[in-house]
Amino acid sequence: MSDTIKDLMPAAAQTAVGVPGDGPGAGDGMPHKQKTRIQITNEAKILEAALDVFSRDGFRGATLDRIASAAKMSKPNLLYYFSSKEDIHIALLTKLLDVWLAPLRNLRADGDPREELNLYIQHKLQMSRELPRESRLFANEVLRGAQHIGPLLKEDLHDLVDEKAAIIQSWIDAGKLAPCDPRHVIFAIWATTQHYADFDAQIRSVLRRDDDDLSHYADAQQLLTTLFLGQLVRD
Amino acid sequence: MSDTIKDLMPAAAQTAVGVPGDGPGAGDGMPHKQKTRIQITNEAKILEAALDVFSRDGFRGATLDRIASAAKMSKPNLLYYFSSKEDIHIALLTKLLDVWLAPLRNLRADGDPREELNLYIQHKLQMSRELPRESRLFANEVLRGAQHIGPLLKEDLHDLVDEKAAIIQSWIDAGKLAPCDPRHVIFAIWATTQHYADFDAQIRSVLRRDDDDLSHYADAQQLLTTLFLGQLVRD
DNA sequence: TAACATTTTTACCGGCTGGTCAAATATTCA
DNA sequence: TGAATATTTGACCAGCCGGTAAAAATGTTA
Repeated sequence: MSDTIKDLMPAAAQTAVGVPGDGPGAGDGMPHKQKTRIQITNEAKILEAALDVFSRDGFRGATLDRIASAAKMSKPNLLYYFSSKEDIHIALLTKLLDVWLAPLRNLRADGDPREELNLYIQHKLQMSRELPRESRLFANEVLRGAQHIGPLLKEDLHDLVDEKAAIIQSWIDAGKLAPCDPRHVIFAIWATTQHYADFDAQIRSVLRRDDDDLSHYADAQQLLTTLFLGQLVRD
Repeated sequence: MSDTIKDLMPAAAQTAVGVPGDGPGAGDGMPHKQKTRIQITNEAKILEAALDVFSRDGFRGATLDRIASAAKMSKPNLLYYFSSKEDIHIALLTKLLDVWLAPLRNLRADGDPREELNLYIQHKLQMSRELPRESRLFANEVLRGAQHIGPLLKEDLHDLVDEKAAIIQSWIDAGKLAPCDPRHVIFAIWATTQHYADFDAQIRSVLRRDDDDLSHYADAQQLLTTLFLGQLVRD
């Protein structure tokens, strides 16, 4: 397994990305000028700060002042790069959606079902462990009804899940998986893995784990393997 | 199966409850006077309205004005019954925690593991379908680090999970379940079932389901049964 | 360096938010 | 009934919030 989750992310997501419509003078329909050095670094600083604040406080709970202060900028300076709080949020979600869905994109039809599912579960769990802020960012957004990325879910996510569900269906048809709705298999993997990031506070309360203790992820991995690839209840 | 989830909830949770410290004149250390009729009905009205607003907007996104208007009261009148926004939130969470944990409390050591787990999963899924606001209320709270019910999780929830994990462990020791951490089994059931309420927007986007369409819960039920009680991957 | 474009700052604003206060009204009960 | 108590209301406030305007400072380039 790779050391960090970054190693298996799409290359495009590892560099600062420009989101159409952002940048100074945002809102006009002008062709894009080349981005300045300062622009690139400051937008990255803002998005990093916004990830921190939005993932902790949610969209409404987050304030521009806090994002600005986390990015070590003045608020008007921040608004020079993104024209509104909503803009930052949408830019952040859009940028990170690719990262978030990368493990599912890696699911291969020609692989062994057991290996492919195991790899997917491993990657998703690894992302919960290493990118908990991203997980909570999406959890907050979806909990609120996905008001900012609704269209992306209805198109991009829908299509991706349909594509990968077809792969799982082919495994079912080949008798390699029990008959069931493949999309719900994907839901179950999302739920069980992301749970460890999103409900971290609850899990730590139940397990009496300190804030920086990640040792329970090994037990989680084992349970999920048993659950999805083995057989939990024995006859 | 019962028609509604209410049928299997603890009796105590089905009536308006008083939370220590609330009520008019809250904050004093005085012994509690008997509650007025008006008091009982208005506190119930407020908590019902608060459930609506908090579960939709989260703690910080919710406003007293909106809760008051949902409860058809003026804001100062609302603050006559609960001394602060935080008070309402804590009262609501405390009141609903019992309801929320009822299915787990019903897990019996002397039952058949298969039947007991199946019943638990069924009840939890039923609660996601019938009490999605409660699910999202807790999801919002835990996502934010459980700032208002941290102590309850660390004591009550911890103890309950320990107790029920011991039951599951006894099934493992008896060779009826694959060896694994029983607390993570509980986490997996929480995650997969609550996912359908908390990530409703995402699921509807992927499945292209209308807002009032609950038909995918049947597929969910089937998948979860296969997952937890059967065997997903076949050799 | 001078002209120009980009970036940053200071000062500010209107609206909303949680919450207070005191007066007005309704209810209870001796 | 009438006094005591419980409830409701309207007016208000200080602070925070997202966002703006314009000038000052900085960087770029011919």
